[in-house]
Order: sequence, then structure tokens, then C-alpha cells
Amino acid sequence: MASDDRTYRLGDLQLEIMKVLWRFGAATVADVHGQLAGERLAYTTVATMLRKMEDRRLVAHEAPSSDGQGRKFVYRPLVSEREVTRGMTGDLVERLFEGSLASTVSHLLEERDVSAEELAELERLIKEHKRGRAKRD
Amino acid sequence: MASDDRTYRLGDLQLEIMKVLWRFGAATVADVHGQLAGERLAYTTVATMLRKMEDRRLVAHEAPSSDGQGRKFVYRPLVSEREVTRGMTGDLVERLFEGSLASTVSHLLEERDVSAEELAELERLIKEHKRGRAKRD
DNA sequence: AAACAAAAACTACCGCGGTAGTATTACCGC
DNA sequence: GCGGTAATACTACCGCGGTAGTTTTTGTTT
Repeated sequence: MASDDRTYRLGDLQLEIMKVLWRFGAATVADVHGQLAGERLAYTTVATMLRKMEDRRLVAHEAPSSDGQGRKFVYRPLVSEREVTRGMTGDLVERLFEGSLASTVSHLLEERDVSAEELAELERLIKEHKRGRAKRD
Repeated sequence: MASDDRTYRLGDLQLEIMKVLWRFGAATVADVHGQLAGERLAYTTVATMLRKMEDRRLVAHEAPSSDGQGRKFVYRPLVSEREVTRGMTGDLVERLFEGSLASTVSHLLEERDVSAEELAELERLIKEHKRGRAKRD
């Protein structure tokens, strides 16, 4: 019934960590912790979470080998932002809108206060996409 | 950072149960369990979940009083489908697309294989919405 | 009323996200 | 090479979704 692709159901902290990793390409625990400074998290919380995320194959760290200085781990994302975004979005669309794009957008339009500019932007997006489609056909 | 409105972050089972309740307006444990027959769930699983959901104020049951026959609980949803859909969708849009509707739709268009008919449908939706907006201004 | 069946209550357990303290290890400067 | 510091490893705990077995209550039927 619900999407079985729970691979990419990230919690708040996990998603924030992934965002940092995506932005930097790779980062140490200290880097991530620094970027999440506003969150008031203990250093070890971030470290623990990264280890858990490594178990789940969301990130990986290379053994320090003999690079630069310091033996600190450098974590890299193993899944792309696209994948995760697609996964989480698809999951929601599946669960709430039976996979229907039209239903999803319809809800989005009805439940939000969409400005005229945004509407125009959406039209533009769709037109653009139509062109892309036409070419592929 | 992420939306704090976790009131409506329903898990798979909870959402399925809510869907049954929304469809029926009210239902006994047996009803819900019956509707979820495909899921191979123990009766008590559904009952337990409903009790937990009652703690979370997602549903309520009226004491049997002296209605029909049987002392079985009749559960009713305390939150509407609209609310939940809005909550969960908004949460995702916030977490993944910084609240931007355009980004969301853009992603939806790019990552899915949207048919020409669907595109037309989307255009129609937007046009319709534009009219609604114009009237309100 | 007693037995039976059905429903609800209680209890328990797993996994995981999140949080963090404590212990251990490893580098680095003297 | 020794000591200090910084990083990682280990351990623990909470809450909650999910799952279900066991016990108790309660309504029904003979």
C-alpha cells in the first residue's frame, strides 16, 4: 500500500546533515557540527548520527590514510540530493495522492496562498516542460 | 529548521487507519481491521494502534452507551483529511524545498514521466486557480 | 446463572531517530 | 617518548511507530 522505498525516509537531523554534506561534497564531523551550530547539538550527537547513517548506507567515511593532517573522518554522501528528494517526494505523493501528480498539485494550489507571480512561474515551468516532452516524442 | 508541526507526521499504518475512518466517518476496530484485510494485521494490532492514536488526539471513541448492540468502541477521526494532507505536504515542502511551491512542482515535473495529458491537466488547474485568485483581488 | 465468545485492556518487544555522557584511542607538540 | 588534547568508540536512554500475545472484562446464549 504505502511506498516500500523507505530507504529515503530521513528524519530531521539526518536530512540536515545530508544537506551539509551535499553542499560541501565531503565534511568532517566538526564541519557538520559547525554548520548546524544553530541547532545546539552536542558534537557527539552529530558523530553518533553520522555513524548510524553510515550503517544505513547514507554516507561513508574514508579511513584517514595519510592525507593532510589529523586523523579525523571525512564523510561523504552516498546518496544524491536528487535521489533523496525524489524518494521522499515520491513516497508522499504515493501515500497521500495515490501517485497522482495532478492531485498533488491541485492540493498544493488549494491549500496555499499562491501569489499571481508564483502562478505565472508555474505556467512557465509547465510550458517549458511541454517543449521538452515534444522533443522527446 | 524543519517544520515543527509534527502533529501530522503519520506513519504508514496510522495513515491507512485514518483513511478508513475518513471514508466511513466512524468505524469499529473490526471495521478498520476488515478494511485493512490485505495487510495481514492482527486484530489487536489495529486496536492497539487506535488506542495510541487516541492518546495523540488523532481519533476518539465514544463510550458505547446504549446504542445498537455490542459494547464495541466506535472510533471517529478528530482530524480531517485536509488537515493531515496539508500538514504532511507542508512539512515536506518545507523540509525539502524551503517552502517554495515552484521548486516543488519543478522537481515533480522533472523527476516523473509526465504525460502530455497530465501536463494539460496541470495547465487547466492553474488557469482555473488564476480565475479564483483574480476574483479575490 | 453458567458457559462461551468477543472485545478491550494490559504488557511486551523490536527498530530507529535523536540525544548525549563516558571511555578509549591517536595524533602532536614539546 | 610523554603528556595533553582532540577525535572516535562505546554505551545508554527516551519516544514512538508498529506488531502482537495474554489477560480481563463484558455481553450473549442456552
